[in-house]
Amino acid sequence: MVTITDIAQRCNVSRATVSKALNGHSDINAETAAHIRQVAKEMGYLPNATARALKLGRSHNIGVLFVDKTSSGLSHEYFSRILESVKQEAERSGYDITFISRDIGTLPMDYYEHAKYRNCDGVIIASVDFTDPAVIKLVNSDIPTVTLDYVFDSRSAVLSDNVAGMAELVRFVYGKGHRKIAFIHGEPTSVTQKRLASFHKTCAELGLTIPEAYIEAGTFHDPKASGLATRRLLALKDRPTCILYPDDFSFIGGMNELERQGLSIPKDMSVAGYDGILLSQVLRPRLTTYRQDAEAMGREAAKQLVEIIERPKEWIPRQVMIPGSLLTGDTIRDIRQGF
Amino acid sequence: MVTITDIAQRCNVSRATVSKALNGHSDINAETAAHIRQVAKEMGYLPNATARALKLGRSHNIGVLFVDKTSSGLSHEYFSRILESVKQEAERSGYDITFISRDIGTLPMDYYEHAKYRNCDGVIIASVDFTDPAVIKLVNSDIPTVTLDYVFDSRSAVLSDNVAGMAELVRFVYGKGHRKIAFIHGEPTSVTQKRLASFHKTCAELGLTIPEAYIEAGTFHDPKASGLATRRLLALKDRPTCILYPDDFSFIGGMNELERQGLSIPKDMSVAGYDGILLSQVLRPRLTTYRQDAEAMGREAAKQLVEIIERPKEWIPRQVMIPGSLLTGDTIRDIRQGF
DNA sequence: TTGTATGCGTTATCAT
DNA sequence: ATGATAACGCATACAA
Repeated sequence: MVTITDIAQRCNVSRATVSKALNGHSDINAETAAHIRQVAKEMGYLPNATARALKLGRSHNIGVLFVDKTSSGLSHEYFSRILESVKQEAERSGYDITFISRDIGTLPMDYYEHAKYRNCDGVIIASVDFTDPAVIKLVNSDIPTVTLDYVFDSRSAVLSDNVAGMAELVRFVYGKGHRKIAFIHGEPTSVTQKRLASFHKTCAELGLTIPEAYIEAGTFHDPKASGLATRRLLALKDRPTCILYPDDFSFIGGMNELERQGLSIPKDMSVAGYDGILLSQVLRPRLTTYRQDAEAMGREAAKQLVEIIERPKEWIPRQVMIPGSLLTGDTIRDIRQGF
Repeated sequence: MVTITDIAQRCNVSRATVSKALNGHSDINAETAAHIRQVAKEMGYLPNATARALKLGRSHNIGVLFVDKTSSGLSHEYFSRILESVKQEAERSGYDITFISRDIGTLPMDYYEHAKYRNCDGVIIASVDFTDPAVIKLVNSDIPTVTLDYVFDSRSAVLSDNVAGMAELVRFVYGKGHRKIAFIHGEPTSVTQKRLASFHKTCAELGLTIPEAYIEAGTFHDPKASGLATRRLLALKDRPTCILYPDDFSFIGGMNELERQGLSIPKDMSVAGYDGILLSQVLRPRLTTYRQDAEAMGREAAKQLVEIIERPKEWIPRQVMIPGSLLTGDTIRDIRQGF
């Protein structure tokens, strides 16, 4: 491995000079600097990130906390897209990505300790139980953090605009003539809370009264729960004409149940998902859904974090709202009169 | 941040003594050691991975190379499962995971340089173009590597048993009475080559002659390509009774095409996928498929790599074959006489 | 059993 | 414009 010392010897200068030349300091003769850089290149010099990190107290390494509880971790396309996007943006800024978790090797550690141990300059947090004391400890620590889809006081967050998304979805469905709209929501998280509130608010604005029975509790990413909820909805005396699912994947359970009862989509029942994952757009009929812009979320989260790391003085905690987009699909039947 | 020096001062011993005590060296008085450990705990001491890495030349950090070319990167459940599993096993052994890529920040780097720059102790390589010179350079370097689903000479690899998987699938289909079996394969990779060869070999063993037209070129993870291939197969004068798809996800395209032509699964056409992703098991009818044991693959890859890193002397390159399991599902109709 | 000294590769400070 | 030196936190060879 070729180090700064090797280059210094070859060039007959000191290590300090080489370091300065390589880092583009101004107090170095232009020619000397050029020569040093030339030699460094020839010798195949690579800076040693570890030594640099030790010296500077900055690792240029960002931790990511993505917990795979049940199955909503990386196996969820929404999160894998966010991760990929975080990675790309971080790399653009010269940061690498390291996973943070509990217990590394034999040492029992919490998230904060792990991040500290690895000298992470910051951590991006997504898809976790935000009420976990270990998560809260990390967020309230000296390590910069950016959370996704959850807000902590005085911390930056990137949020998918669930309120707007749900509103747009409901208005689209309403526009197609639907008045009896059912909603199967996910487990009680802040995301669910927002979507549910937006659902109610938008319905109210449109003058719709939604019966209690049209609101069903399901689970994210869980087709089985959606299937059961669908069954309950179909058993109602006054059936809805449209069902909104917690997300695209869990909709599969509803799809199966409708099929089982001989109901066709959208002829006999209109449906919509949420997320806009690849699957939703390869199904036929194409699923009506609201696409969350995971790429933008990951990118923005990484940008925010890098800003906190590199300009801590001028930084102000900020919540960035990322809009998505309605994918109209073909699963909402137009039931307006005269159509 | 509390360092070894802080502890030394508090305990009135030297840094060396603290270091030894913390690392459980035998040449330290048991009581002193206990006391030092006690104080370290009280002070909330955490070892500094960076300093340790610099000193020891070992980072306890494993690089992973998962390229998201087209869409078969992390968005593919097979790979996200492998990644999660690699992560878990690596952590059990005290290693963290860092993503490796080209071009970090402004520095143009290839994979090898990136891994070197970050002092990765080893790299796990999956889901890339293994003919990429940059990948080959990395594999042939001084950095230990383990590849997934591809073998390099004198290097360790973990392989999904595609030969056995395809054979089992074909034999199952054959057992249900099918003689006209079509196979839509993925793009030409070593995985495709193995599955295709195993398909032909197994058919031959079973005395089946498969017409050229039953072999269709598709694309992994691409429903559209599968849809088109399905259409071509359905247009044949002598239609197959069963179609094998490149993978579960791309099967969706075939499913749509069959539906479009008013054909029902498995009444009018039997089908099978490959992978055994979650989706395949929530569809109704449940998809017949071969589940690749991604968890075992990731685990084994991490184990192999750690072994190379920690016992370089006694290490011998090894190809580990990971068996999967047939998920019989409900998409293969039994067409035997008398059934 | 404990301590001293040194170095891993880098950068920053302060002389020269 | 360049160089000598120290320091980041840790572990180890060697001295005491």
